[in-house]
Amino acid sequence: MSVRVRFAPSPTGRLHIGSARTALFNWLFARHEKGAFVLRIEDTDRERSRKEYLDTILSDLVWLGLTWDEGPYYQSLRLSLYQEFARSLLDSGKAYYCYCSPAELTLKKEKAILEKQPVKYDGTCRMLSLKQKSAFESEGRKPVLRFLCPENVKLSVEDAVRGKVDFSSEVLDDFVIVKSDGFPVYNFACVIDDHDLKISHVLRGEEHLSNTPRQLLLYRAFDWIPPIFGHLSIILDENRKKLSKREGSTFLDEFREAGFLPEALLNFLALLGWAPKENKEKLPLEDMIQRFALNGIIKSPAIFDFKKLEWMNSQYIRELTPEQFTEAVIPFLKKAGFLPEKELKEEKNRILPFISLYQERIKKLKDFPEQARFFFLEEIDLDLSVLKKWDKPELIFLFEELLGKIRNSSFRSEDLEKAVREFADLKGIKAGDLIHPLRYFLTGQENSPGIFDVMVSLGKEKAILRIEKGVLTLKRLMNPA
RNA sequence: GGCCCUGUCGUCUAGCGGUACAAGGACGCCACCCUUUCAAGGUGGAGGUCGCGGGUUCGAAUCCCGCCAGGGUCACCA
Repeated sequence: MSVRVRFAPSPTGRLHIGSARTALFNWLFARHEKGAFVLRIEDTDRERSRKEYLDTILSDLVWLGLTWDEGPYYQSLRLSLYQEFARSLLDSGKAYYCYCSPAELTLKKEKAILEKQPVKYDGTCRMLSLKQKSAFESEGRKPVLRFLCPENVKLSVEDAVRGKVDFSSEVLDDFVIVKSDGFPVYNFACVIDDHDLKISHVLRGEEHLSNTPRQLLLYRAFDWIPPIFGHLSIILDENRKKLSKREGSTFLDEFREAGFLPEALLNFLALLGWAPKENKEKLPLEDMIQRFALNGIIKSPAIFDFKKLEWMNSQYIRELTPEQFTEAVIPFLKKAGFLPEKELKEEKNRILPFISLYQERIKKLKDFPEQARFFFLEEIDLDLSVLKKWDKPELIFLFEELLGKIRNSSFRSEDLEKAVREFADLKGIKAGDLIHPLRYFLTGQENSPGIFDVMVSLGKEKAILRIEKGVLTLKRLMNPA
């Protein structure tokens, strides 16, 4: 039997990082088994489904590289399929119309909670007479279709990640399968589609584990063989709670905007809840596909470790070629306003050497414009409280003399370094005593890549101008005229 | 509350009854080295009574039972 898995997001929100992991696992499994990865859009909630969410989910999947072999199938376009099967359940007496209004239902539910009774539908509409029905109809009530839950049934799943899980039908009630607007409810559409699309394995989040018995009941009612289920543990935040919006980074687009590389994100996500036999950390996509196995999936929930993700990202960043790294960084520069929307080829070549200085220094692409602003800004501000460290008169003279040497230098990194070091030797001071203020004059920051490389990248004219300005500012600081 | 899932260093995990597991790796943390700063890199270190309590066994992180803790779920949402 060939492996067919599906990822079935609902377009009621952006792609959650946990959903992305679910998609990854399905995708990896499909690739490993040379099966099919199908995409299905569960858009049966007419109130909350939005086109814009659909668009972001699709583009996020493409960005990640988790492309699908089949679909997307839209549930909203397959209504007749669900109606057909709803009809058959109705005809065989396994489902019935229910006219209870939402208001009546919530009333009953609240009462049940007050009386500490289990909250279950009480079956009011199970045996409605034709007369009662038409009375409700003439009231204008639109019925839902409920599944008639059999009593005392033992249900169990052989879960691919958890092993055998038992349920009893006692906890179940006559659940709704078709809403009053004629749209199917999740549990119903899901079963029909998984069967219709010949899905062999359903890998989904653990929050669906408690839906499984209901779905099992449906499979039984249709006399279908259920797929193999595998429930992936939840991803938790630092507080051991389901990763929530409040924590900041929970949606995929946020990671993209922060400058995480898709390969790094995928690698990190794969390790959150799955471990290859050899316990390796860094696994490029191909290795993951090769090693992926259902029995390596971890049952316990995992806490999202942002620091480790950053580390992983830095590992992938340094594997890029300088050209790739530059290309990757450019959108972030544009966004920061440091580069025009239409950058020129020459411009790219000009900044490439400078950008390369940061390849092993940043964790996220977004770090670059933040750390390297001084390069793109025409003017930089110098903070007096920092300059104070160097308010020694002799330093001014030294710098004025050094400036002369720099002006006459070939302006190559090694030559500049040699000039500064020799000058320091000559004057009997430590090279660092010159380098630190120099760095601050040039960048307005107290740390940066190697300062001689920075000077070269800045260009002779600009570099000298900044040093002159720095010395001047320092001078004014000492003699406020 | 009912039902269900889970429980190895701060975090992700290896481990599946016994060959150095008096628990290994990775991230993070600390120290030192390197060094022009910060990173990176190198070296070393701290950190776990394997949730707790009972069994089973010559032997248990590994098997069984109970407890506890955390999480998920109880919609005309998915």
